[in-house]
Amino acid sequence: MQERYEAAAVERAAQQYWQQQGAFVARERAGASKYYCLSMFPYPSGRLHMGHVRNYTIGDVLARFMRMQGHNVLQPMGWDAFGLPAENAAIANNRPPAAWTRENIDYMRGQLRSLGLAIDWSRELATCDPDYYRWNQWMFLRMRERGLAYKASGVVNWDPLDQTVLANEQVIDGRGWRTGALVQKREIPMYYLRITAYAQELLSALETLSGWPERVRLMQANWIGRSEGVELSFDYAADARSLLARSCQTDAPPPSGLKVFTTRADTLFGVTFMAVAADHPLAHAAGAHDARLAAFIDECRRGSTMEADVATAEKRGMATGLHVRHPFTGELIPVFVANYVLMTYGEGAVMGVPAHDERDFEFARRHDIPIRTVVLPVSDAYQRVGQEWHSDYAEYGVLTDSGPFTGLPSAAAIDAIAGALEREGRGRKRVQWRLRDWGISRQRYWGCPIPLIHCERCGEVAVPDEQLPVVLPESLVPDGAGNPLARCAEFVNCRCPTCGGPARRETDTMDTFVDSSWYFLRYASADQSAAVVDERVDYWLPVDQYIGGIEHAILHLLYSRFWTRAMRDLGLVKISEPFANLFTQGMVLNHIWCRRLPDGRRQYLNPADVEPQLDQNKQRVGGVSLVDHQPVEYEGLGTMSKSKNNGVDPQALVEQYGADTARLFAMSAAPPEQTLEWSEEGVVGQYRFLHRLWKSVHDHVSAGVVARYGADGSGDAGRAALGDAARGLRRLTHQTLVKVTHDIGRRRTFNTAIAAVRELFNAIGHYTETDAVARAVRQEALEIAVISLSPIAPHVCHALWHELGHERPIIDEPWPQADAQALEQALVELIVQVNGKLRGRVQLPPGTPSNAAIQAALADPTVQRFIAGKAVRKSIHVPDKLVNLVV
RNA sequence: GCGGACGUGGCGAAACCGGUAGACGCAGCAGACUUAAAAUCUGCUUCCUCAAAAGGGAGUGUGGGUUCGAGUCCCGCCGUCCGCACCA
Repeated sequence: MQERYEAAAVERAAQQYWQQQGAFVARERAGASKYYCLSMFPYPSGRLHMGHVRNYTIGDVLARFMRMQGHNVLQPMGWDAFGLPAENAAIANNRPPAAWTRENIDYMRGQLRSLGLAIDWSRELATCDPDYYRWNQWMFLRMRERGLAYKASGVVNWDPLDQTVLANEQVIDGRGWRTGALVQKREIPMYYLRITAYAQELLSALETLSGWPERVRLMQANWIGRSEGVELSFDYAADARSLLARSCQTDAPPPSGLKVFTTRADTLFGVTFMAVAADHPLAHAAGAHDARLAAFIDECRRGSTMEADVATAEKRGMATGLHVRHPFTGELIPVFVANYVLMTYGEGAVMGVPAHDERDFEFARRHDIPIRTVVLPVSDAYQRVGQEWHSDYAEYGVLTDSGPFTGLPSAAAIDAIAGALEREGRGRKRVQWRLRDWGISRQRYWGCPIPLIHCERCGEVAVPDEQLPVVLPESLVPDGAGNPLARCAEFVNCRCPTCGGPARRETDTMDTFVDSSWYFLRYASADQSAAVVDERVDYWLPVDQYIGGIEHAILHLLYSRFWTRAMRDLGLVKISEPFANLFTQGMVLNHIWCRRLPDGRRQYLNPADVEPQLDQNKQRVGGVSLVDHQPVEYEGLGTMSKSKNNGVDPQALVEQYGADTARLFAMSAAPPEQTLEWSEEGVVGQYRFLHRLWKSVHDHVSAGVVARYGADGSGDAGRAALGDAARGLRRLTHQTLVKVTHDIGRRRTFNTAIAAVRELFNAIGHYTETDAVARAVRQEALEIAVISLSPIAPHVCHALWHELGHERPIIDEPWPQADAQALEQALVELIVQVNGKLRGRVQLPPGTPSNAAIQAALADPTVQRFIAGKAVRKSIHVPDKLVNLVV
C-alpha cells in the first residue's frame, strides 16, 4: 500500500472502476425495493458552482447509502438546457445558442463525473433535444384537446427599441437591460395552461405531503391562495349606464352592474364608496371623457412595479363622477379609481367599507368619505370606529345598522346576505383563488416551439402528432432584436395540415418551466421513442427523494405537481404526487469584499485575493488586497454570486484537494438544510483528515492483513475476551455505526455523522495495543469508519476498503448491523445533581434500581459536601442517567 | 403589513424525547521533531474569580413563567434571515 494519500490517482482509479463495471446503471427489478433519488438538474451555464457541488453530493450520499442498505437505486442526471442565458451568450459571441449549450453540457458532464457521483448516465437527457421536447409538444396538444391549454391575451414587457419582449429579469428599474429604453406593457395573444382547474386538488393534497418541509407546503398554500367569499353586483346608476351605453363599441350589451368579490359580505351595509382598478373597463370608459382622470389612470399604470413600494404606497384615487346603487338600500354610492385595487385579482373592483378594512379606512380618510360602523365586536372593546385605525375594527362581530340583518353574528350574516343576493340573482357565494393560469408563451428563440400552425382559412390548427416534433432550427443567432425564429422563413412558412394551403407556423416557444415539469418522469423510460413514458414509470415513480434549492419551492414544484396530474388524467401515469420526499438544501455563502470607485460604483474583489484585518474581537473590519496592497471594505457574508465576485470554483478545489475533500467539506461544515459558509481552512482540515485516515490504514495493514474482530474466520483473535481498552473501542465502533446510520438514514445530518466518524478515528489513534486481538479490534474499527464514510467520500473509501483486504468493492458491501453485545456496558455513569446542579458522578451496573442508585449518589464525597447539614426533601432517579437530590 | 425560520465560545457548529452546554472542526497557544521553517505529532483552549493546585461562580439575544431540573416547553420584548406582499 502506498504510504501517502494521493487524491487524484485514487479518484481516477475508483471512477474508472465504477465506469467499467457499469456500477450505477439502474435496472427495474421486480420485488426489489426501489429508491429513486433525484437532484434538481442543472442549467448548463458553463461551469459548476459550489451550490451544485452541495446539491449533488447530498443526493449522492443518500443514493450510495440506500444502495448499501439494499435498495435498488436510480440516480439520473440531465440538463435544463433551454433558456435565456444561452441567447445572451449567443448575442455576445455571435454564435448559435445550441453550440454554446452543448459545449457547456460536455464540459459540465466532465465536472460532474470528476465528483464521483453514482449516476446512471445511460438515462441522461437534455431538454433541448428534439427527442425530449417533442413530448412537451405532444402533451401540449393533448391538454389543448381537453381545454387545459387555451389562448388568451396577456400582458408582456415590451422593449420599444429592440422591438422585443423582455423577461421579467431583463427589466431593470423599468428599463430594458440592453437598450435602457422605458419598458412598455403590451397585450398580445398567449397560450395558457389551466392550472387553476387543479387549484383545489393542489391545495388539498399538500396535507398528504408529509415528506415535504412544512415551509414549502405553506409557501405553496399561500401561493394558491384560497379565499371563500361572495361575488355580488352593484347596479349602475343612470350616470354610469348612459356613459357605458355611449362608449360601448361591441354588440354585447353593457354590463348592468359593477361586480365585486368580498370575503366580508357581513359589512355590506357599511359600503360608502366603490373602487376600481386603473385598468378596469369602467375606469377606461370614464377616462375617455375626463382628461384629469385619464392622466391619473395613466400615472397609476406607470407607477413603480416594485412590490415593496406598491404595498406601502399611498392610497391614492380619483372620483369618476359615476355611481352605483346599494343592492339592499338602493343608496347611491360613488365610484373611484384607486391605485390599491388590483385588476388581476377578483373582479378588479372592490366595495369600500372604511369602518372595517384598513385600506378602505385610509382611502376614506384621504378623500373625506363617510365611515359607517356596521359590525360591533362581541367584546365591548369599542362601540364606533374612531379617528385612528385599529386592527380590532376588522374583527368579526355582530351586525348593527344593517337592515334586516342587524343583530346577526358575522358568519350567519354572510350566509343570510349571500342567500338574499342569490335569490335576487345579484350574487352568490364563491371561492376566489390567488393562483392564476400559467402563461407559457415566450417570444423567444431558444425554447421548445409551440406546435401550432396559423392558416388564413382554417385558423389555428394543431400540428398532427405524426409531424412531431416541430424541430427548432439550431443554426440561428439572435441579435437581441425580436425573435429570430419569426424571421426564419424555412421555419415559419409551412402548409396547413387541414387544407394544405400556405400557412404560418407559431413562433412563440414554451416557458422553460414546462421542460422541467416532467423530466423526472422521462428518466424512467429515457430510451422510449414511441411514447412520452412507458410502464417503467410505474416502477420508479414517485421520486423517493428530491433534492434542490429552496428557490424552487413554489414555481417548479407546483408546475410539476400540476403536470403530473395532467398526465395522470390522460392515463399516462398512476401517481398524483411526483415527489414523495423533498429536501431543500441551504445556500453556499462567502465573504464579500468591495471597493468604491471614484465614479461611485463598487468593485468586488474575490475573497481569495484579500487579506482580512480583524479587530480586537476578531471580527472582520476591513482588508487589504493581495494584488495591489490597497485597502478593501468588508460587506459581510452573502450567497456566492458572479455579481459579488465571491464564488469559489469547484474545479480548482477538486484539482487541488480532490473530490472527496470537496464533498467532505460540503457535508461537514453545516447541516445540509442550513446555509454553508465557505472556509478555505475548513477544506484544508478535511483534506488533513483524509491524509491521516489513509496513513492510519497504511500503518495498520503494513503489519499484515487480519480479519476483523468477530468476523467469520477471524480465528482465536477474533473471539478472545477483551480488556477494558479493547472493549471501549469496540463499543465506540458500534455506537458510531448506530449514530451514522441514524444521522444519514433518518436525520439527514451528515455533519454530525462525519463528526462521529472523526471521534471514532481519534479513539483508534489513542488505542495503542498491538497484539493479535488488538489488531482484530482495530481492523473492525477501521472497517466501520471506512464504511461509514464511504457514501460521503467514496473514492478514498473504495481504495481503503481494498487495502483492508477486501476483494468485493465497498459499494456492493451491505451496510453493517451494529453488534448488540459490543454495545453492552458493565457499568454506566450516572450524573448526580444537587438542586439541579451537577455535583458528582457514580459508576453503577445498568438497571440499578432507584433505591440503590440514590444510596450510591448520597455516598459520593462531593455530593456529601453539598448536602451536609441539609435534609434531602426529594430525590429523582432517571434510570442509568441521573440522580437529582433536592435539599 | 402577513406568514415562516432562527438567535449557543474568536469562528463554523453539537447537544436527536426536558436531564453532564460547547461534541467535531477551524483559528489560537504551548510542547515534540528539525540547524531552521513548513509539514506532522502531542497537549491546552466558554468566561470570570482565587490560583501552586484543588476548588468556586457565571453562562445558550432579553425579561418573566412552568419544572426536582430549561439552550430545549409557555408568554412578552429585541434582533437577524427567508417567503408573500394593497389578494378585497
